Amino acid sequence: MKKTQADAPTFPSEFRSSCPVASVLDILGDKWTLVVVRDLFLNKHRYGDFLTSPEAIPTNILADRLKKLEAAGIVKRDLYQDNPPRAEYFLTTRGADLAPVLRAMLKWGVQYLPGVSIPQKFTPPEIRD
Amino acid sequence: MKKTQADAPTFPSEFRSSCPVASVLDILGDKWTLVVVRDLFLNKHRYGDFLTSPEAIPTNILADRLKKLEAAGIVKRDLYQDNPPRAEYFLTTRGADLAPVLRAMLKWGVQYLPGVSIPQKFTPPEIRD
DNA sequence: TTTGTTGCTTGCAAAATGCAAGTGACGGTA
DNA sequence: TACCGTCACTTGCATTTTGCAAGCAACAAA
Repeated sequence: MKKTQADAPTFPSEFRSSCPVASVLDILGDKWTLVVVRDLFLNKHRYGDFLTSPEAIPTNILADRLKKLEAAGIVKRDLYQDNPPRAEYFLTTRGADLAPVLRAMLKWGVQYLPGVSIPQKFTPPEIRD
Repeated sequence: MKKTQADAPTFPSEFRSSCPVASVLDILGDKWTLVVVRDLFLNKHRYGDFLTSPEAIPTNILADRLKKLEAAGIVKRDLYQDNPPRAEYFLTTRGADLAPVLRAMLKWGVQYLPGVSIPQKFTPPEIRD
């Protein structure tokens, strides 16, 4: 399906620089965004799913981050019910390609941080583009 | 050299969970910390070096982030002059092992973000433990 | 004595975070 | 018909963080 203008990702109005690392951080650089992406890799799709994660994300933060991830084209929002409208979220291909970032963080964290436990494995996520 | 208690890294008083990804983000999850780490990979060591980066990090943020990176054992602060005391910063082994995280972000950013340019290559950083 | 350098610190306004409660639109039950 | 439960959010507000701009300290150089 041809992407419409509406489907094109939107980014912060201004990246700090043209450096890819800095630009990635302009989108993903806070404490919660990649936790939400992690949960999508764990096949969590609905609010109730995200809220079961041990970090106890506040609902206003979850809403805000999902909205931004959708705007960045990393996440796809689909309705599974029309009345009342109820949404579920999926990684897009671009979102799924964040796997190496999460894997690198996971590996570093396991090696260097006290008290972490070996996490459950990511199964291939369901992708919707 | 045997690490003293003073050299042991200190972490946030409380991680949100035992998940390594979440815990890494408790330390590194903001817009500036990994930019500072990136600059260390680019062999920038002193304030004047960091301040030449295109993102124009505010000096209070730079000071704050270097302090936290040192506390986490990712960065080593050395004095290159005693009077007045003047510091330079180096990656430790644990800091150098963040390379895969940066590389994964870089690759994703180059592929998916508009307007990024191919960055200068990381040379092997000087490590001080 | 004055100026320049470097690594920070400080004051303050704006923005973000996060707690807790609330909202809306349904379906289910009494 | 009235009430309750569910779920995906929104809202109000206090606290924390961010970031601008100026300032400080301890030297060396002119």
